[in-house]
Amino acid sequence: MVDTVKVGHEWFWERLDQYLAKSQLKHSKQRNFIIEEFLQMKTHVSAEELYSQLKTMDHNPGLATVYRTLNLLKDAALVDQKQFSDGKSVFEVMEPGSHHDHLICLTCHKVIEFENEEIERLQEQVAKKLGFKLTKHSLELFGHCSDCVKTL
Amino acid sequence: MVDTVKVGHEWFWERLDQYLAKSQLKHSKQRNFIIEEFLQMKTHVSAEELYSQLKTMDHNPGLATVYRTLNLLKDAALVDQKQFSDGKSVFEVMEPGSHHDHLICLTCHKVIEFENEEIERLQEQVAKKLGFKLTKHSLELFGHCSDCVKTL
DNA sequence: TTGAATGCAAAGTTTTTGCAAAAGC
DNA sequence: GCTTTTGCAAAAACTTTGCATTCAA
Repeated sequence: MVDTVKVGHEWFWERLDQYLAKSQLKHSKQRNFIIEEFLQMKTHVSAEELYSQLKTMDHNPGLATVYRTLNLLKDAALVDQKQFSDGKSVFEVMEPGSHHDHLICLTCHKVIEFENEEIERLQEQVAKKLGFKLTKHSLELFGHCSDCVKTL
Repeated sequence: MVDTVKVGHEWFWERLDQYLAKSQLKHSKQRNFIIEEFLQMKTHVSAEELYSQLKTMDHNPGLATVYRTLNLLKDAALVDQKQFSDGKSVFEVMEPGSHHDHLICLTCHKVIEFENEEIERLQEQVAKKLGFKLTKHSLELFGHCSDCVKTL
């Protein structure tokens, strides 16, 4: 059981509990610390960033453990892993029933999330026409944000 | 100068010539062989695949040279590099004025290209609303193709 | 002849794995 | 007590780099 603060992410911990139980896996201190910190950091966190952040705190899990934990969450379908084209991949919480895409500033690397139902609908349409059964998609728009476009 | 077959890709070689001239770079036998083979292979080729293919022929460029050549084409904006989430990245020819997105089968890893102007238009709209000046985008739909969906 | 391209091996990055020790249940 | 998790270091997988040699113009 988890005995630490987890406000706002109850659903996350609940689904994790379910997944661990179903898979006959265990909770652990490190796991919980890593996940707690992950949930509190900005979205789109790389394994390395999460690891560094944890090192500034009392906890010093190995980098391998951070990777293993993130992979566990991925298996549990609780996080999504993305390749924002910069080599290392980032993770983000997958909230049930919600989906968003990303606008990425090529200058300051800021990431803005957006949702557009019309685009989603058209994607389904395209997939259907080509006989695909969609399970997920990934849409990234690259450009320059309003702040950075001035400095060009 | 290039003195080998290059049917259907004249624009590609022309733009390459321009780029090399502008950047004061040179042509070379290896470069030309690599590019020729790249242009004749299926789209979405990884460096490793291209390297293996070349080895089955008379030419044995080093893997590093294949990477260097693909990076050159990327700098020349003649190819696009994509991370299809499977670790290694693939390259594809960027035809001027054309753009397409991808449907990827999670079972057989087949990649199907599609174009949808309506989606492109909506992307522009979203970007504009959020103050972004778009330079490119990447849309991937993941699912199961009509062949594979039967076997599930 | 001079700068660029190549090949090879070594190094770099990001991520995974093996194994003995520690922890969870 | 039996199984999973951890930490560390080693290995993997993909890509880039250094350097001496070869090649292009």
